Amino acid sequence: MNHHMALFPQLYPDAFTQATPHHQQGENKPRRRRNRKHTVGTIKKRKLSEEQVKLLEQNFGNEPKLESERKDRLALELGLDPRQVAVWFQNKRSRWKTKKLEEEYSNLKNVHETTMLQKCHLEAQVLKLEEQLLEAKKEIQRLLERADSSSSSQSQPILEDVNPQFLGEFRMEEYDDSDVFYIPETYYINGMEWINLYM
DNA sequence: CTTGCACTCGTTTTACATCA
DNA sequence: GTGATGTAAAACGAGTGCAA
Repeated sequence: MNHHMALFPQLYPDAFTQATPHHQQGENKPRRRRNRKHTVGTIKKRKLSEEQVKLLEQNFGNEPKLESERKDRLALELGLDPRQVAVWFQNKRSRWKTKKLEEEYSNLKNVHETTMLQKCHLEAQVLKLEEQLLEAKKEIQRLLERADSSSSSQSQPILEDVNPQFLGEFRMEEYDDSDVFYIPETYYINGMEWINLYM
């Protein structure tokens, strides 16, 4: 086995398969040093075959961790160096994890965007309600003063006098005169406790 | 010693742009 | 429109060092 073969066993599947027993016999494998700027002249292929990848994917789907027994069996079945199988699994786990993280990030981002949108809507609503509340308070004040000054001889408040803003989005025609100010016993809005004082 | 992982590298493949 | 060519980005297999 020449230098290239030792360095890139996957490129020489046949040669490597033949060589495999050596490894299994425990021939000491020096850590392969990276051959960074080595231009690998004639080498054309490096990829695992579709079939190999398919089987690897299948196995990965079953169980992403690889016990050495399974590694050896797979390697034998695929005609690869067990180390290649291990590396494939390692890369697969790593890249799968990255993919999952990206997906998770994207989901969280969407959730965040939706939430922020909701927050904006709610804040706008709060502003609107606060404004309505202010108007309501003013109106009540006005009515109280009026009732006071007319020496309470006229007991009925005159609805036409009510500032329409006070009624806000509530439509007059949906109520008959008698229950315009009706609020059920259980009705409760945070911060609206004051209204009971006037009911 | 072995294994998994993070980080990294070098090569190949893919996607896209530009030009004749 | 089409094929050739260039090229940046993505995919891939693998090396290295560290920790458990």
